[in-house]
Amino acid sequence: MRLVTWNINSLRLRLPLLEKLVADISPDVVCLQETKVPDPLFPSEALHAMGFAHLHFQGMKGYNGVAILSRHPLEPLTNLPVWYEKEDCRHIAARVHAPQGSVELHDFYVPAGGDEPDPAINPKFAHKLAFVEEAAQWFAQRENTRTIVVGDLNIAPLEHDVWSHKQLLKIVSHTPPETERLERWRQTAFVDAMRHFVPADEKLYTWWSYRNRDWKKSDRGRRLDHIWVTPDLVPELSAMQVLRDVRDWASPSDHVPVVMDLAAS
DNA sequence: ATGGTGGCTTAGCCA
Repeated sequence: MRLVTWNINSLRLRLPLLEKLVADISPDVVCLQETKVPDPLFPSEALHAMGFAHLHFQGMKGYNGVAILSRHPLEPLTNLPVWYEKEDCRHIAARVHAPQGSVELHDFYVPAGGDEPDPAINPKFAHKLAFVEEAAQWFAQRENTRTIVVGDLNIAPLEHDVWSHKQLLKIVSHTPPETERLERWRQTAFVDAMRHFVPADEKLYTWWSYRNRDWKKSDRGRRLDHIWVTPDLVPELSAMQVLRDVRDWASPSDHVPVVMDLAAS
């Protein structure tokens, strides 16, 4: 099974890019974040035409929004928590019935958290910290088997997940309160599947700001997008790619797709 | 220290 996670930053605007991605690497399942499309306007027909017979999505006007596109049948998970008492389309999940066995797939868009890393004066940062804590508590109190968590988690946890550890320690996405909470969430049940393939002392990014004339030259990236799997799936991990080239496509998202291949062990 | 760019709800948020 070939799985992709991608913060597409407007699904409707970047449908042609998704089409090219699908033509290039033919994924079986695609998890999107920041679709920015209300459900009645979701482009189901165009996605069916790309080969995704099974769609699960939750969007709203203007912001946020998550979607799972699949060639294999999806069984949506209902009764998911309402994080931080906000119905703001940041999490969906489904059981994916792949031929080599089913997996439970969670697609997250964690709040970015604003600029000021102080929960006392920045409600967005308070929201972000609480969201991650609630997610950790929820996964801690349930059975997690053959489960995958993906998405834009908006936190770069490791030193080499950012271009400069020292310079970003006080920058939202890499502050200790965030990275510690994210690690606690992951450790409830998961292995960092991207770092399964790339050693922790090698730089690895999935996002480069729009506010940089030449993203490639400055290469001031961060690893904000993640794929976690439960240990029972580790033997099935067969390959991982961060599709850096997509950052140079016409009208790109500021995030690039991450691809994970899982094979029956 | 500041401002840099992009998308949506076309003005001001949000990232």
